[in-house]
Amino acid sequence: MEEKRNESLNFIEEIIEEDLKTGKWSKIYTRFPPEPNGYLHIGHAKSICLNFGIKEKYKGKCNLRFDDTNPSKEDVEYVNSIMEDVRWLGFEWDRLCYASDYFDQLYEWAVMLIKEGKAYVDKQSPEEISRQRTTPTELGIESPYRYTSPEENLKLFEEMRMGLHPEGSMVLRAKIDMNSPNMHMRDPIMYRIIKKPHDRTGDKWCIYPMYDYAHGQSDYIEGITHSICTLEFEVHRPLYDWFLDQIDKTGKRPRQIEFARLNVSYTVMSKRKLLELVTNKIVSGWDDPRMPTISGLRRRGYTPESIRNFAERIGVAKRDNLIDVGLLEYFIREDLNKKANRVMAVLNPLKVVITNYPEGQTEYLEAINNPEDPSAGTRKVSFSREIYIEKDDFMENPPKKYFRLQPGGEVRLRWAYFIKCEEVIKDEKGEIVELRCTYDPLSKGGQSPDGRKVKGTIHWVNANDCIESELRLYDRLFTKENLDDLAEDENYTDYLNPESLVIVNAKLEKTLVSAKPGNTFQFERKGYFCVDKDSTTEKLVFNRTVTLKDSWAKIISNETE
RNA sequence: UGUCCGAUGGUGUAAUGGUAGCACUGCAGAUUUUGGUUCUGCCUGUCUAGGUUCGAAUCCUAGUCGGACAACCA
Repeated sequence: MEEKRNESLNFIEEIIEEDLKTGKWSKIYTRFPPEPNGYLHIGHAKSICLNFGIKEKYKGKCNLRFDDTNPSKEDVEYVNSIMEDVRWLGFEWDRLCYASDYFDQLYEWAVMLIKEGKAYVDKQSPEEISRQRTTPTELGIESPYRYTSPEENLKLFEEMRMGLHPEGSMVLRAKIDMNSPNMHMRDPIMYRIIKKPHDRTGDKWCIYPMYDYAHGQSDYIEGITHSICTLEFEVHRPLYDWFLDQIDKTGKRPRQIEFARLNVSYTVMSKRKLLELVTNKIVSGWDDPRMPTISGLRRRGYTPESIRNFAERIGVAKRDNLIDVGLLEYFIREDLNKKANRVMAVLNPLKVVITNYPEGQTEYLEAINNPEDPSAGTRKVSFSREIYIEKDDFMENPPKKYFRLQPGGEVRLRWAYFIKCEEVIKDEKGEIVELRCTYDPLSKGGQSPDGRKVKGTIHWVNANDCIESELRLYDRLFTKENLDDLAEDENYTDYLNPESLVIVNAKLEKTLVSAKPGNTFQFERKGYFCVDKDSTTEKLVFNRTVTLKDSWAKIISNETE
């Protein structure tokens, strides 16, 4: 397809096009650099779409790089889930990299800095080092070890590497500027001792580089041209550049560019909070369909296309943002509307007996699978004298403009017949338990035999062969729109939505017996549902991905307000 | 009373000194065998005050508001 012209660029694309134009770079190279200490979420999806999107747009390259510099926090479980999620979103990396692949090189460069007098070993406690850094408004205090000779530092650093010193007893620091207004420049720590085996390097190292030292150098080693990260790293940029200054004299080196992270209303995005939800069993796991994780969204029934469209639409800028979760819902509806076959499911059943329909008779009626996609074809749904309809679809004393079933009223059964309510049967408590209706044999298929108008069309299932299933109705996890906007004495968990998961039993049309985990359907008039992996041969379990828009519900709720 | 970053409808995001546009939301209507989809129309915006300019969302100055930074996390 021809690429659209006059398409506006985001500020990062502008930088890239400028670099291409001036010849600074002829080929663009980006990277997505997660730390394997948690599952990816929709915010990461934004970053993935950005980095891999640039690769595709400018015919460049993009690496997946695990920022695995802290073995005390990281785990292979996360490595695998991250690779799965990136691929599921539809992207393939040019190289699979690990920061740990560069530990030897990083060590050599550190030795070089020590020899040049630009790094030193500090034997003070973490508390002391922190205290000497003071606050941004005051000058810092130099460490008594700041002017140790390179020879002594070399010896000490080698001892650190060999494991001769306990964790926390010393660190390697870059000698930069203790008076910098930027705290990150006040002799930042380059290496610390962690006596833990690493998933990839095993017992080879007991010193590990810090993010600031490892990240830019890793970018440099891989030939990254544009190192895109989130805004909180903006203050790190001088440090990023300082480390690169030490090893690169050519100027051909990566440029760090920061953009605003994604925030979505009614959910949390920090890995720490997400981990809390999992470990405190507030959700069933990282892939709980209420989680904003990629795996959660996938299980919920979101498609990669819908997430990519969402990422495209929200744009990339530097101002803080809070995206309405409704926008995400818009994109999944848009995608599923085209793709999902329609079926009928009754969530809250009310029995209907069609008194003039022959007892014992079953017939099969043709139903269109997807009006938006003729190639989806048709199916046959069974019909008989006894059916179930939705309780909501009958009202004894309806308000104005209610055009579903009512006493003496006529309604169309989707793909079947017009029926008219003749009698309402109640139990001793006055609850409606059954409806007696008559049908018009001439209205088969739902066609009007004489041109008469029937405004309402409702869904139904055949009472004789419908199948039972469990439906998990999900709603937003939190009741507060902006969970970063909390009073001092509040916690985000104060706003957990007690109704974020409601489980109901539903009756489904028989054609669904062959549905498999991952399959998505539109339950007509109810929403999009996908088969969950918890399904068994006895019982199907569905997750509600999202409801359909419901303008009737809106009218009702507006009137009752 | 630090440094850095940011500020355009309800929410996002364009306009790169020259008509403030697009999407979502909301509202109204049309179509409809899903109160779905689709289609049409409408509402709502440049943080404030100065300055530069024929002309400012855009450039300058000051202010206001918001965010990030003081982990041996990334």
